[in-house]
Amino acid sequence: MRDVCSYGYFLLAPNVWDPDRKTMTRPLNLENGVATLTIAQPDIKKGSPIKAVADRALTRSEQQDAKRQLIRMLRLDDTSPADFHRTDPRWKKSGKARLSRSPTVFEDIIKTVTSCNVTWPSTVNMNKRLCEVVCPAFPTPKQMARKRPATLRARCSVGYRDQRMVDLAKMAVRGELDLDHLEDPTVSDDDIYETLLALPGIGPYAGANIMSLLGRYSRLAIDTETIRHGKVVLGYKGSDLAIRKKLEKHYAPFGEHKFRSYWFEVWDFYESKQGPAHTWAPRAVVNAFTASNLK
DNA sequence: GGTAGACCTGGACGC
DNA sequence: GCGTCCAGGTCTACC
Repeated sequence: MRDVCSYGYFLLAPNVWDPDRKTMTRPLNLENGVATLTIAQPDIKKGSPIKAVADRALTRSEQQDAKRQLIRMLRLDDTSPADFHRTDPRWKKSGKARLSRSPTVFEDIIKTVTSCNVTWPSTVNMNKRLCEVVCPAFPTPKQMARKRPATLRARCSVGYRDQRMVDLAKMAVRGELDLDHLEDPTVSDDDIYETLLALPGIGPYAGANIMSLLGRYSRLAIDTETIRHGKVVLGYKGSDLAIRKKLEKHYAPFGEHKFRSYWFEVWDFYESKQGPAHTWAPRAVVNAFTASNLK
């Protein structure tokens, strides 16, 4: 379950992490409505099975769909950790390689939009309100496409992102935003990045961040947090532009895995401040992860 | 291609 | 309690 707590989105609604029980509770959109699953790993030994219990009976097809969504969330189908550890052996002993993510690409895209140009507490609030106002298992493209931008702004505190979110949802519903294309492993990184940058609300940072959640780690998602990491942890000095260049050079040797090498350095820093991520109580850390609080 | 300013929210701070 | 300032990426207009 350590890998559940490997990326900040595990702290965002509708995910609920219980640090005492070491369980993740997560509502999912399924064929016959929302079902809430509690995910746990009863035996903490490496490689032991993960168990999920639903709060209602699931049909066979719902069970299969829930399993598919959980596999995506926990990256249980990721076959690249060994290659990552060969490229960056620093993480081999701990086994760190997987970044948790959302059950759907659409949710990862919207969550990334809610993380842009705001401090972390606002991101937490936007996701909480989207689940309260639109759908408890996180809005689907259809549900969000039906909302008026003004409703999202007034009731979910998404600000100027309102129109962009509704536009993204409408594009997904109409097929102009092809979510399957984004998950197609035969498509090149450059193609995916170009596709993402053409979307409303997605710039260089958001595009690279979404790519990492798609399992494509060849680009750094550089934001103020990355600059802070360069200054505080790597000891770089100079202008932000100079630090960006040093960061790109620093992570270049990790090639296809550079985002993961960067991310686990950042995550180590967070854990040095707050303790292991699986011990974090969501309410207690809500104000902790903002660059200005980590200087 | 590079840059300035607008876009919003919520927290911090001063009064 | 109110007003002001600031942090945070994307987008557009302009040079």
